[in-house]
Amino acid sequence: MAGYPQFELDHQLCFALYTASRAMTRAYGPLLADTGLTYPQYVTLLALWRDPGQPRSVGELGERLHLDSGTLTPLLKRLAAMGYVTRSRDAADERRVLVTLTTDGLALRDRLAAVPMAIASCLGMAPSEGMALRDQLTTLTASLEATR
Amino acid sequence: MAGYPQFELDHQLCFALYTASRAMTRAYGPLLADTGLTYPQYVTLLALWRDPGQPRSVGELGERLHLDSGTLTPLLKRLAAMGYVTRSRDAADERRVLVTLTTDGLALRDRLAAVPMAIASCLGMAPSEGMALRDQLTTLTASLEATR
DNA sequence: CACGTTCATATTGCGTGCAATAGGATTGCG
DNA sequence: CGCAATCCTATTGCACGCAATATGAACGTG
Repeated sequence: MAGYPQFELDHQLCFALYTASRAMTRAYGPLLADTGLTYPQYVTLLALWRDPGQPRSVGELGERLHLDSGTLTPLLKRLAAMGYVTRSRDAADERRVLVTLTTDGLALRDRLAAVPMAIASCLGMAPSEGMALRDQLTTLTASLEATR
Repeated sequence: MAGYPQFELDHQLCFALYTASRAMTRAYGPLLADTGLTYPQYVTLLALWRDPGQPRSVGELGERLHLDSGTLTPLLKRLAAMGYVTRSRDAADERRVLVTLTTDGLALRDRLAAVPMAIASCLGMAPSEGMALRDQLTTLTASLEATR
């Protein structure tokens, strides 16, 4: 009574991806709990920590994170409410909103310095495997987004 | 000025996973639009199509899909409202709610028979690569969930 | 057979994701 | 310069995810 092998859950790349992504997000929970951050908020800070003195527009962050303003605007307001970033209109172009790390937001980078290693220890794979997997996923994302 | 290489966005497996998973979900959107299904609803139907005559409890579905009742209960109510499943208390154990495919819900399996192939053609990789990636992700999920 | 414990699902609250739309700023073309 | 097209962000609406809690059913021990 198989008949529809293409629908078998465990054969589907999409399902493995969906499940792994949520498992990863859950794994970050306990590591971020002290700071009150969610995983998407943490990722947003990763983008800002890259060059701490440099304000980023909502659009730049969205392009970097593959998120739109409908997600970022409220997320950034929460980061601002927690005191980790400030939001202000760009004087040179009043359409843009610039997001800047605060001292507290930058300080989080030190408080969370051990997080990547802690996650790495939960992956059950060698760093080289993780990097290979990461590169395959990045390629996959590019293919999926090219089909739009 | 690097200083924190462990925080580089493009070095993070978690971010590649997060981005790829959302890209995959978006890729399903147009393919499911005709049926009114979301991707999580589609995955739930995959679990039910496996053995169409067999009712599944909310708990069984949750274990299979790695989702809890907070997600599944409203999702299943929407599937029921669309006429694709029915929900009823198990007479043998009134705590349990049994989810059963309707005729329409089963018919979707034929209407969507081409979807897996359509997705496969967007992945930019050979089937064997996709299967290998899927298996790595499944292993990763197991490792992440073992650390709970 | 009472009754405390465990189990299965539902509800609540909050934070995403994302499509669709709105609203104000800037740009470019005539 | 005027103004339509474009750009950028915000808002709205809906559907997840998931932790925490509630509710009612079933079970187990005395």
